[in-house]
Amino acid sequence: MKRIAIIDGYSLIFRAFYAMQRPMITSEGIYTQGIYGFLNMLNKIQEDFSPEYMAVAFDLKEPTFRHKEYEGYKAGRKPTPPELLMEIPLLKDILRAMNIKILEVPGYEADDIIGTVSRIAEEEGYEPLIFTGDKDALQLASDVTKVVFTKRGVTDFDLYDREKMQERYGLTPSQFIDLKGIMGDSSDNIPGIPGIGEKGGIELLTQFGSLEEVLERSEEIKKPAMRKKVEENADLARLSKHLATIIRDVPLECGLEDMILTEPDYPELTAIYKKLEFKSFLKKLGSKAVSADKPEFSPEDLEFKGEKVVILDSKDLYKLYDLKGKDAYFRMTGDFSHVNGVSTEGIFFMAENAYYVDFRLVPMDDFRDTVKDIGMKLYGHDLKDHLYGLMAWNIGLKDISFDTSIAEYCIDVTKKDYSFRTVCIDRLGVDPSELMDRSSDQLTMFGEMRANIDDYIKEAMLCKALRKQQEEELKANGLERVFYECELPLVEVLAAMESTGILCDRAYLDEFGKSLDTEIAALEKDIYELAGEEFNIKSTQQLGDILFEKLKLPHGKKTKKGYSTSAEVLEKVKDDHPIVPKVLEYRNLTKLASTYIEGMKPLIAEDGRIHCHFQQTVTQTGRISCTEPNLQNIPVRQELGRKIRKAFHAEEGKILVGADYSQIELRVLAHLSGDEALIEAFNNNEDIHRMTAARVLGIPLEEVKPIDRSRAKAVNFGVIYGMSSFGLSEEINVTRKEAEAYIKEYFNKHPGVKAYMDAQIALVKEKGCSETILGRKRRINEISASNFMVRQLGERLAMNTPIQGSAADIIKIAMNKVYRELKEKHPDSKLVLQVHDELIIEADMKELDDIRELLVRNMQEAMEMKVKLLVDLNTAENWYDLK
DNA sequence: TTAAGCTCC
DNA sequence: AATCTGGAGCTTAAT
Repeated sequence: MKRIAIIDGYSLIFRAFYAMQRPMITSEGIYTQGIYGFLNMLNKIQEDFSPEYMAVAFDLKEPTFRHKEYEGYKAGRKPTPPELLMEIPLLKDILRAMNIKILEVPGYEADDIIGTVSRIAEEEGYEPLIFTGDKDALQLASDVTKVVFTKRGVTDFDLYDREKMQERYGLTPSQFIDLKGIMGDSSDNIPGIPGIGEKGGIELLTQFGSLEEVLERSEEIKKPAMRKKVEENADLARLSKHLATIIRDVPLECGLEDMILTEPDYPELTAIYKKLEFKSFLKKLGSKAVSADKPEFSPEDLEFKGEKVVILDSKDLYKLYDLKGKDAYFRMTGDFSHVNGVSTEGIFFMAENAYYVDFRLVPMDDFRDTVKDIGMKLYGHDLKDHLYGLMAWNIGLKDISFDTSIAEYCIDVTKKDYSFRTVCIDRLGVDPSELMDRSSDQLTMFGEMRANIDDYIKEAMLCKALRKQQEEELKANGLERVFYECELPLVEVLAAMESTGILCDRAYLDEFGKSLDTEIAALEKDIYELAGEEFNIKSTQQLGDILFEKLKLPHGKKTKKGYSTSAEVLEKVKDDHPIVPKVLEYRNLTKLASTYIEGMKPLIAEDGRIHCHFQQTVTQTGRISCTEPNLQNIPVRQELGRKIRKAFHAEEGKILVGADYSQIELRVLAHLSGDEALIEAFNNNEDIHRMTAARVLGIPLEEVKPIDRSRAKAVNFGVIYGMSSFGLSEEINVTRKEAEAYIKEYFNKHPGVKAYMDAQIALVKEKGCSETILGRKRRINEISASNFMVRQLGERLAMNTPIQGSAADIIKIAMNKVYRELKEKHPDSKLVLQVHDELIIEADMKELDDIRELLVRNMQEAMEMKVKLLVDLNTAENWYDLK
């Protein structure tokens, strides 16, 4: 039997829209979450039911006949959010591109169209499948027609036919109409008989069979109250049934044969997916997307006219001299593990000609000697990894002219993926993996290279095309400074920091871990005893049950699945039961043991050092992030956790020098806002929190009590983050009113800050972007959201991003300067860590004084500002003592 | 894979 | 009327 899927378009996109947890917005500000969810459902429908025919029905905006008959109809429906409304025309474009029939008939509901199509389909011997989220459609079910509801999420279905309905409701599909006539439907504003609901309705229909019979023989109704309701509302019931009845003879202008599924219009579909930034769907289209696309880049562009040079012998290395003075694409091949050591296979360069040096045949020393005097510039994608590979062999090729992953990040920091593949798909409409051969990179048994140099050549040409586009965009968007002065030079710095790594004492961690394990075991025993049973303390659900059900402790807020057991909540009930402090301590210790001890140990490389990864294309603000392991969140606040830092130390003959910016974000705020009070406070070397307290409270500095200072500190942080009076009151334990007054007074005393914040919000509203001191940009679409909460988030981002981002700019500039001065004058001292406002150098003991001086100087002079940048400096053998 | 929890600036 | 501090990464449990 031919299957026909009939879809209620509006109903499904509505469901999809709300099923999505977070809003989806393209960089152009188009909302796409409804469409995205709808397409997922569509995929699922095709996978699960493989229909040969398909149609999607929509209501048209004009009033339908029903509105004329009864004007309350549909009035009870929640208004559609404008974001979703905007998505509908786009969805229709996609359906058209997919060659899926769209059904719209003026004056009729989608339901009616669906009812009509399903009737015709049934008559012609098809198997209709109706997809909707609206229970009304149940009346259309029959032995052949199935009604499929979308369940929670977007790709779960619930299938009804006549039999299943009988089972679930004890009603036939047509009785379902009678039921609605009796019970009504508030979402469609069908009144029904007031006072009778689903239960009563089913009861009546079971006895009488239909609404007409109920009304006819109402005297037979046993319950007097119910009889009265029925008799008084007979007309309303008739109208309700009429309203609930789906019309099944809508005049359609097309037949079922127009609904047959055919191949999509790939060029069109690709174009729309691109506009909507639907990566996963584009990926699914695969080569069809590529070939059908009107590409910015055509396969002919991959034609390489230069010479291919494969170097398999040291005596041929001289050929590389051709590269002198050139700007060459560059990449390494091999494995750049930060734990198991680097194994390089080869290196590839391409300018006019292409070169591949195979390190399995050419000794690294020979190569190093050769390239030493070849001055050339290098460009490529994700060059940090490739430089890391070079640095492992001490090869001094580092003059970077362009990096297409970094450029892409500068152009749009909001992307999740900056891989070569993704950037190529986004910019060129080409999936590189489909162009590549990739099979032939092998050495034959005679040592003859059947290099797939051709693949690298293609890669280079794609990269070159990316670069060309990006260069223009960097220029057009005012991003040249942040890219060329800040991010690009930083690539080498980060590669070097990763390559250097930091010594980590495994024996110390082992020892520490052992003592923690003993304590954890004891705590575990105590907790089981206090709970009266054994359970998994690490499971928040089980712990919640024990604390709040079994032990009846007062619970705070709830999470989606049960009680919150966060430290914040537990802290409040710490004194109510001895188990609570034990749990807190248990959490404390297991966190250290698992994340910072067990998690760290396997990441120590053979050289005894940890070579973490500094990620340059992750954060939305321009900060660096750190992974495998994250050395930017090693404990420091609590003494016990801080001891982890003793594991990180300098090697023999060296010493750690650490410097951190004092209050860099507030200083940045002072500079950006030009607020006189703030600037003056910093330039007079005041304690900024004390000063804030004094100003806001209107008291002399010396009268500021510790509590005043700590509150002022919270306010200062709040200002940076855009905190509300509610948040502040929670934080500093005062009433909301007091917090509000405090904030108001803060802005009164700092009019420059107030004006700056307002200006930032206005700027983002106008331009859609916030901007840092160096011109780094972040798109903030949230600011124009219709959802209050999302919009408020947008405003906070507008205020915070320039501050956090400018601070990031400043320390990056400092890193560039420090790195280059060290490289030139003190090659035995190296930058090893960056922790947002802090730099750590492993310094040659003999050069200590110079290092201390240059570190402070470069950090302070990183940026010319309206306030001084102050730096605190420390020196110690290990990280723990660096305080 | 996601949520909850915790660590850092 | 709502809402309620920005930026990260890692581990565990539960789906």
